[in-house]
Amino acid sequence: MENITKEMEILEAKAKVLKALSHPIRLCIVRGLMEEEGCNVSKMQSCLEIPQSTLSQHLAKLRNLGILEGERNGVEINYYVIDEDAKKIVKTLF
Amino acid sequence: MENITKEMEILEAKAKVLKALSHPIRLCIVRGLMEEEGCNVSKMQSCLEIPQSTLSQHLAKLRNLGILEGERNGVEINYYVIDEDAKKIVKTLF
DNA sequence: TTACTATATTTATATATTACGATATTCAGA
DNA sequence: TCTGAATATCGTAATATATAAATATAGTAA
Repeated sequence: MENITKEMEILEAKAKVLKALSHPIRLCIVRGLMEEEGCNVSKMQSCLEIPQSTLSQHLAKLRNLGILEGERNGVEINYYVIDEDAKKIVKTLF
Repeated sequence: MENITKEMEILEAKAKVLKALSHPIRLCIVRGLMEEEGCNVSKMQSCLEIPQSTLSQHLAKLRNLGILEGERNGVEINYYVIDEDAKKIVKTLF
């Protein structure tokens, strides 16, 4: 039964997106990026009031899971939400 | 600014629901319960092929987080999805 | 009662996540 | 090339999560 394996893969993929969003800070980041496309890290930091390394690690996780993509602009990096499921979830919740 | 605190509380509450759903087995349980209202545990178990205690613990987590509610029917317990955000998320994803 | 079935809880262990200071990297401008 | 700003990565301690065997509980029926 290949179907069962495939079903499991789908569930795992969806669960991965949910996990990526399942932390208040990351949820806040993604929601923020949907409101203000291409926000940079410093701007996020001033909103979130957490240490820079903590924020950067959350961004790294979102990047590695394919939720966000960063675009360098000089010394700054602008982030965008690229995962469609993540966008849908956030739109649904807020 | 009370609003910032309140915003954080909302983010935490939403993140909690996402976390509840962010495991493939739990996502499968909740999706299954939305298709077949009030499924009982044995039925779920035959689908999921995991040990009984593992399944029961996932159910406990979903119950404790207010995602599900169980209703005893004799020796069986039927589960229902009661959290609206969880329902919306699953509908959105599948 | 006793025995059986369905489900929950406990316990132990392995694994993953989170947080954050310290340090490194990357780029722009002097 | 040196400096400073923006961002990433490393090291590590604290905490949380996942798994499953063993045990407990609740209900039904003989």
